[in-house]
Amino acid sequence: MPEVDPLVSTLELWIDVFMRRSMENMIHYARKSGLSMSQLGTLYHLNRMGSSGVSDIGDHLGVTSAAASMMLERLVQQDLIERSEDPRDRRVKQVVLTDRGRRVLEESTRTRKAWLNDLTKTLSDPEKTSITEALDLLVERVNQFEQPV
Amino acid sequence: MPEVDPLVSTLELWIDVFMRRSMENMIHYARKSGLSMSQLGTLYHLNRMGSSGVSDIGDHLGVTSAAASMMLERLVQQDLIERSEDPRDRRVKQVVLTDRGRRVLEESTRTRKAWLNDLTKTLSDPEKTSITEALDLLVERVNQFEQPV
DNA sequence: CTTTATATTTCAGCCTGTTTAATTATTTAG
DNA sequence: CTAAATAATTAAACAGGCTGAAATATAAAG
Repeated sequence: MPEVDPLVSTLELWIDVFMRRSMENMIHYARKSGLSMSQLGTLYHLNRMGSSGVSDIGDHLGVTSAAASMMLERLVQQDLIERSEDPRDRRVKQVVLTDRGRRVLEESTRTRKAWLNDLTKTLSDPEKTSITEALDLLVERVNQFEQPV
Repeated sequence: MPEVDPLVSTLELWIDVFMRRSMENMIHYARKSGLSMSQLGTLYHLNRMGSSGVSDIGDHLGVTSAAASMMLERLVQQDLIERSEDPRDRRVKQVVLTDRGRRVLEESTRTRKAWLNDLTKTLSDPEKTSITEALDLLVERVNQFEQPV
């Protein structure tokens, strides 16, 4: 049995707490806004990536490009994304968020942000400082870790 | 415009990073295991709550109890949950995870845990200590915050 | 006891998301 | 130039998830 770092246990605990909230938040928001999880996931993906091709989006979600194409069509009809020809390879469609798409994404995280704000108010200034430093370090490491360049 | 606490910004950044991973993880695992997000969400909910009635689960997901009932039926058929009569009110069915359900849940977080383990290895001992302390504090506050007794 | 309320299930009908296979347009290899 | 590969779309078929309405069983109120 490998030794488990106490930090791993702590991270898991934090993630369990946060994960449940995120998941509830997402399921509720998806239902309220009439978006499927695939659609919401696509909006998140586009927000991070800037633009993406149809097949890439399908691969990312683990579905066929046919499924991705139809799902994206519904997002286009709702004016949440735009498709345009990639000038460098005209077979490819570049998919990007519209302003409306960005607004919907922002709205989907509003509840969570309000919760974070309330949570923050229960902490003293020294506590806030040490947590901020710790998390900043963690985020920095995650980013290095994910983009080894 | 209200001032934003730096900790809130940090938390949001951390959550954006983590959220994307969790969401991808969940969507992929759901697809791989043939579970819907509602079903996966229900397993998480039961894992946290111990047991729950059919209507409670529906409320939690924002669907009718008819929908919840049918969705739970599929989980029963897969031997992931059990339904039994509540002795205190025989109209109510108590829904609980089976051992198999617990195993499936655990499996669904395995990838994420492996990632956390790798991430942790990139940190020095003093860094780990300060992050552990910071997150422990945060988790403790979240729990207080959520269960005002 | 009778009436009303609650918890769950079942059914019909609808819509979405998915797959596979076929189609079109474009690029790449030879 | 031609043949093969790639990207996206469309069509047909099917399963899943949802709602609203009706049915059943139990509990609570009068």
